[in-house]
Amino acid sequence: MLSKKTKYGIKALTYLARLEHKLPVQIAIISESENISLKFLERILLTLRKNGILGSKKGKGGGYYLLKDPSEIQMTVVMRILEGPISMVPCVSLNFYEKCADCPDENLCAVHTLMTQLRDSSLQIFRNTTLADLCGK
Amino acid sequence: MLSKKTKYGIKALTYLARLEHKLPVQIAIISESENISLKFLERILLTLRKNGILGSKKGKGGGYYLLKDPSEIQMTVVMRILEGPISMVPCVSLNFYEKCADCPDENLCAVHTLMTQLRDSSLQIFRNTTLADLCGK
DNA sequence: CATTACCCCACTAATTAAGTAGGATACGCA
DNA sequence: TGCGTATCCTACTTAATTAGTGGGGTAATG
Repeated sequence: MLSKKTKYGIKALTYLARLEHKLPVQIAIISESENISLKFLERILLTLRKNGILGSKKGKGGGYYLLKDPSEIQMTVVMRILEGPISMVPCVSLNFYEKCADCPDENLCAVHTLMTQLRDSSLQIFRNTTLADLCGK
Repeated sequence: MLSKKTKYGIKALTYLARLEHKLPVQIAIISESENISLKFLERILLTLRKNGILGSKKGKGGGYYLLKDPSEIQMTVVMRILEGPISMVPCVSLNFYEKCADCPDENLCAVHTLMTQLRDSSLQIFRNTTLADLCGK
């Protein structure tokens, strides 16, 4: 299952990407428009900022804004920040690899084989999709 | 993340598929060979039996066995039984569809768009992969 | 009829998800 | 300089799920 965190994060990003301007938008505005709990969204946007996707401005006229053009924001990056590894098992993960304790030989492991295929196709989709693609722009 | 339940289930199925014979195999044998907790595996094999993948026999010489040829067991079926919906969000699921409470229009939803693509590619992999493919036979 | 091996329910511990609460910090403007 | 605005950040809570464990029941075999 996709976590609400990721779901809300993607929705917030597309909200920003659909705007004509690049001015900061308050959390409260996004929260209302997209029906997301304000405090929860606050945390999500914070992690997106800490990971270089969003910029922020404090005080009056402040808020969050995209740091790059939507067409330059790959979904692989967003997914890894919000949801974690693309792979469904650590022994197949490119960025978070970990050997299975119970598995003597990965090459003979059916789960490994299947999950490698799945990871590859997921990666291909996430790599070929940018925020711009999801906005219908 | 893939649940251990699914992981163990697939490993147990491939164990059975790799055998030459079709005689019943005791849970304890599979449990030891594949390093899976016996009681946990018991429950997993039970659900696979209830869903028509495995047959079982009680008493001496009893155990579990595949009901079909490995080449006729699609991974879509196995995954849905053990892991649940293929889709990562209910609003994209074919078999377990549910509308999002917060989303006014699915066609404009970025999450919906992205997750539909992901579901399609996952489905394609699971449909084109049978137990036989995972055994290296 | 005793042994074997699956059947099945109930319980538990650990982890994660999804928020909530409340204050600290920084910015802009008068 | 001081007030209001809006992000920053830590800690807490609640519910659900995962990964088991325990223990007795049932059916088949010899």
